[in-house]
Amino acid sequence: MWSLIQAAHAVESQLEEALAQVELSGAKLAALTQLVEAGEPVPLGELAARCACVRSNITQLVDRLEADKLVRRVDDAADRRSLRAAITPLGRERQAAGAKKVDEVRRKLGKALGAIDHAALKRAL
Amino acid sequence: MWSLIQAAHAVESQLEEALAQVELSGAKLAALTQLVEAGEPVPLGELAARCACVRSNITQLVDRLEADKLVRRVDDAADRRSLRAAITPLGRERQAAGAKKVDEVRRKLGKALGAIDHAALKRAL
DNA sequence: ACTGTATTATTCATATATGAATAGAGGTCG
DNA sequence: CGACCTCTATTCATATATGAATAATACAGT
Repeated sequence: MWSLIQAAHAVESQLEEALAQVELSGAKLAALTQLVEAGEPVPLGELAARCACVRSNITQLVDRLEADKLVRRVDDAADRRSLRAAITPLGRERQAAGAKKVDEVRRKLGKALGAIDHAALKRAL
Repeated sequence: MWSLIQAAHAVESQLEEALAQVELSGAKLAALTQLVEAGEPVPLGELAARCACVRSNITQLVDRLEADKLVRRVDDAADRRSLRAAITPLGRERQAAGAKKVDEVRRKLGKALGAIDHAALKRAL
């Protein structure tokens, strides 16, 4: 159990370190990636669902992404309660750079990770 | 890579949930366990090293543990710069209760976890 | 149309974590 | 002894996360 947790933390550290080189964090990249995949501005509540976290977390994360000029809040035409997160061109570039860094980490750890039984991990959920 | 991280987070969630039943968190139990294992009051800097985190984190964690009456800060006779964290009787009880909860989780997940290759995990570090 | 309920995002309090900057005490060396 | 460097813990700013409480809007049923 502890080696599972330690290993995951070690991998996360490597990811964060690599992402820091392009001024991103894991949380920021995850949100940007959801926005790229969605292909259109996403309501904040839905973004929270896709990022598997609570809404108030997304409120703050989008605050920081907006300060970074990677995302803009846009009004929802159909529902005045709702705001959508729209990725900016800079956000798109940053997401691509982040994804590349993640892939580099994946390749670097590829061999060690390959030896782990995926099916066993999924069962552990 | 993602299944490793997800699996670890899932296990951590289960641990936090179980520990919450005895009013503990993972961070608090880890610190208390270090104090029990040390067998004597531990300087905060050393506690940080044993918990693999930075000092300022321990400052805050010990603040919360002290508020919970699980730990006391005591002066170090030999070095006036240094403070030691001393576990209280209540802290000892709580640590035992927490360790028991962790063991229950371990047993519950035992089968699923056993299927994971420990050596592979350690190599991934 | 009005009333009540549900849903939106936000704010606030809290927990955990990091790292930079600071204050106080200890040691060294000339 | 005094200047300098190191080590102690703390504070502060920040990032991430949760959950409770709030305000505004939407919508249901009467």
